[in-house]
Amino acid sequence: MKNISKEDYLSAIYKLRDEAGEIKPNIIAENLEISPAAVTDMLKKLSTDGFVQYKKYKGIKLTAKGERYAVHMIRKHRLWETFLFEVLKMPWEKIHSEAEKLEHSSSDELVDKLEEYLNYPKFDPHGYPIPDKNGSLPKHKPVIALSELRKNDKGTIARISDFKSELLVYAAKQGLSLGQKFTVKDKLDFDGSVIIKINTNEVSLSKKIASNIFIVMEE
Amino acid sequence: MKNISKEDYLSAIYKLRDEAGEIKPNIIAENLEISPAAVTDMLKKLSTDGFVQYKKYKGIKLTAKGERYAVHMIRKHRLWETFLFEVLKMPWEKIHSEAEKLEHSSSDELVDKLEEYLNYPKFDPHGYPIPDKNGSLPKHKPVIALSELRKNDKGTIARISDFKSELLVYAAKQGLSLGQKFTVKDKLDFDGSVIIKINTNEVSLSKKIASNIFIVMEE
DNA sequence: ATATATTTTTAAGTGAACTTAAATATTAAA
DNA sequence: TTTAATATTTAAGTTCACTTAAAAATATAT
Repeated sequence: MKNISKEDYLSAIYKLRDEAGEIKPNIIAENLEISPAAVTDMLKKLSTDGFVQYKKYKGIKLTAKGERYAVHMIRKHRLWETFLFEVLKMPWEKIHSEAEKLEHSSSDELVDKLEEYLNYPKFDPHGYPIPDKNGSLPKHKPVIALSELRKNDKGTIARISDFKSELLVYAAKQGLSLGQKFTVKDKLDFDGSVIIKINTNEVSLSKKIASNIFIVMEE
Repeated sequence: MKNISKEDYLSAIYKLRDEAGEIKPNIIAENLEISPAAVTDMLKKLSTDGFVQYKKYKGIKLTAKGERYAVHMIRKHRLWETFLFEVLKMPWEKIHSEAEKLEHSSSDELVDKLEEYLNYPKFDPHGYPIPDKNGSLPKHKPVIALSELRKNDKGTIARISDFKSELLVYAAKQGLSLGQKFTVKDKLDFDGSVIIKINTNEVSLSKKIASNIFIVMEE
């Protein structure tokens, strides 16, 4: 049996809100790899504790308190990821799962010291913004999924989703990394795949992959 | 309800073996701040899993497997303490409880990288030896409790027990730290307290305190 | 608009690590 | 060595975060 904490639910709801629109128990269950019934259970508890707004069969929303807490956890997660990657030089695809454990086992004081030691980084190794002590995100240009671009669009890789480590391994193997400029050479309508040119290389990316790579458009 | 893992039991048994001689359920219960009944419960599980040798009403021993595991956990603990103190500059008295959480949330790979980053430290900030990857402890001179010394004995402070953070705060306040040389000026028989001279200062330490400070004798 | 499919909730049950209280062993003292 | 004190174990019960299966509500398709 997996044993997921309230903290995980809050982070998951926060993140899903950005990706999906309305949040339903099913999506949370899928995301955390547990049964929908367990989600219903926990939503009741989170609701009585004032972290989420929840009415049976209706959508789910974080309260202000819940949002604060979620951002707090995400801050911990991203600072740990940065530490593991930048300082300990752990491989890109391993830092997410490792940070997922550490985020539940570190005090605020520790994380603040960590942030100081890392010199107040603004983005984690996957390109996600790191909230500061007050929960504010650093300013950054809007990102969109690579899968949304059309032929001849140009942009810079800004973020690669960490939801599956295989994706990160694959992206690295294809020579993709944050900050690289590229041009969309082609987009195949029938399967949604995208062919981009980075430096002199042409790389073909499936729709699934492209929708997990986020970029900043060249204006 | 506290929720202590098997890992905690193994570390506790390992550490208690050094301090107390024979290990009884009661001592473990006290150490982990849980009921003796819970200890009996867990001992059965650890026994069937092959981590401890356990017969009802008899003493408890780690098996080779249990010992390996315990050393492994202690390695993690002490490396994390070193990191928190040396790198993040967290206060001495806070690193123990923080490391106690982190040790359960970090993979072997992470801890090995941490060790490398710290440049293979041999002792943690409290003076405890750090086991290497293979579980071997660094060579070090034998230490004895300060409470065992007699008048005019000389020595060097080598270790200060981390079992209570108050002790660490107190020791620091009295100006005690690892590596300091001292002379026993007096020992009061009726309460076991010890007066030592460090540099030009004379400090009086209760028996309780003195029995938690370990030193290397001057030959 | 009704039937069907999907989603969500409820109900009942599990396993892990506890708890307290009572029963049983062991150890120490008279 | 018998009794008293202490330590340990057993028994029964709790809490937490799950599970599966059935019931209920909502959404979708014809």
